[in-house]
Amino acid sequence: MVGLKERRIQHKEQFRAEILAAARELFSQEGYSQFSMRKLAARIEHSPTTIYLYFRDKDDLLFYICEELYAAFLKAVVEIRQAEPDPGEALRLILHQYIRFGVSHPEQYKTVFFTSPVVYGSPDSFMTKDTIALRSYRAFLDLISECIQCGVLQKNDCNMLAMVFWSAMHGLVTSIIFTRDFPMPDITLMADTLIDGLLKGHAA
Amino acid sequence: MVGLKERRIQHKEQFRAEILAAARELFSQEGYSQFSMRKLAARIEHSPTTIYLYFRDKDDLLFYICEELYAAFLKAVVEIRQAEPDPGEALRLILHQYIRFGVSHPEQYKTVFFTSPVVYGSPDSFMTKDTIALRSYRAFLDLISECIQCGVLQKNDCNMLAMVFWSAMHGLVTSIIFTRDFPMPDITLMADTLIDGLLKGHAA
DNA sequence: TCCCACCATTAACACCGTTAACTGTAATTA
DNA sequence: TAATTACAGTTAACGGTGTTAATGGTGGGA
Repeated sequence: MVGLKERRIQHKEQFRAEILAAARELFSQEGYSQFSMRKLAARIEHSPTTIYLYFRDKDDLLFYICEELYAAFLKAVVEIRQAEPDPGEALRLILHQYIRFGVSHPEQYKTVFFTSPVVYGSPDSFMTKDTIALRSYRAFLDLISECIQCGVLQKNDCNMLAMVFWSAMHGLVTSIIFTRDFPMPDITLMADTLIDGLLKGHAA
Repeated sequence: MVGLKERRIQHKEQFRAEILAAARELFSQEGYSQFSMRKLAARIEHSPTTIYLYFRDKDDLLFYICEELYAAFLKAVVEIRQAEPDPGEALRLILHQYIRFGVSHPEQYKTVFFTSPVVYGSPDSFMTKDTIALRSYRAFLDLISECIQCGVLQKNDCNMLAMVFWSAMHGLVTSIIFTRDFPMPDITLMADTLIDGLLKGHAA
């Protein structure tokens, strides 16, 4: 019987994926604050402890949910960058994409940034562990650096500038997703205003 | 015995204030995620349920902690506005103040914005209920409006512009307080970069 | 003196994340 | 084939959470 062990492993990974899928679903429906291991267990019709055979703990599970999100975002970033040769315009499009992305996945977004310290570990481990989230940030950093070099943005410490740009986007996303069902100004208008203002303010 | 009832009320309010003070202290020490009614009860050496005689629930208690914070911020805003006649410069100073304020009260800041929906109620109730938080926002809105009228900022919907400016500040504060103990770029430098860029980008 | 209002308490409910100990089953080895 | 081992999945439990209902005690007013 060649590959019996492998079939076991395969089955295990499949079940793991099922749990993850159920978690993602439950998560999107109930929101971060209402998500619990016990509810997830009920949904997959297993005891709560079963989940712990496939994920170290709740944070570990959430981590993989978040990585899925980042993978999709990184894909979009790469596509934009390939289609748009002008770095300034690419930056503008990517910033827009970031906001659109955050706003359309509010629960995952909250999880990544607002679960007290833990999902992506300490900041130190974030910068060393190879995650898709980190790769996304690096791609963004490179683009900022490129924009400075080719004269689209004025000379500045590119780490600092990346942080500032990202923070501003992050702020808009955050304020939007935390004030859902509120008569807010039009989202794309705000995104335009923020991004264009920022780019103009930092133009070379 | 004139004022016996009043003395009772006074005593009650004093105890309430003591609970609030203990809560504030516990809160700053343990952080939002570690704060609990039971720990607070232990600290004031009463049973957990006693707190419910003075506060409707946990959110109600946190609400008053947050309001304290906003009161201090609003005071600073008013002072800046009175000392600085130029609205553009006043705006710049107030934006800086906002960041400084948020960064130096991270746990309260988190509470205000990131406790799932509740501390300040639904967005709708936020806009109707007279809170210090709302008054602060109104003061900020007025200043933006003034800046547009006197030509410091380019013409735009002032509600929208206020939201964008605030979101950007909010984002920087948030990214800083959620990445504590991280080798971040200098905070005031980032604040300068963000604020100056934004003001320049939206200058008339 | 009796009663009532009120403060504070204990006990309990319904959750939560997580660990330890146990059960049954299927594969491997003697 | 029989014994053993590996392992998935379970139940029970621990220690924690916010909150409510019922209860005890105490002091002021009638």
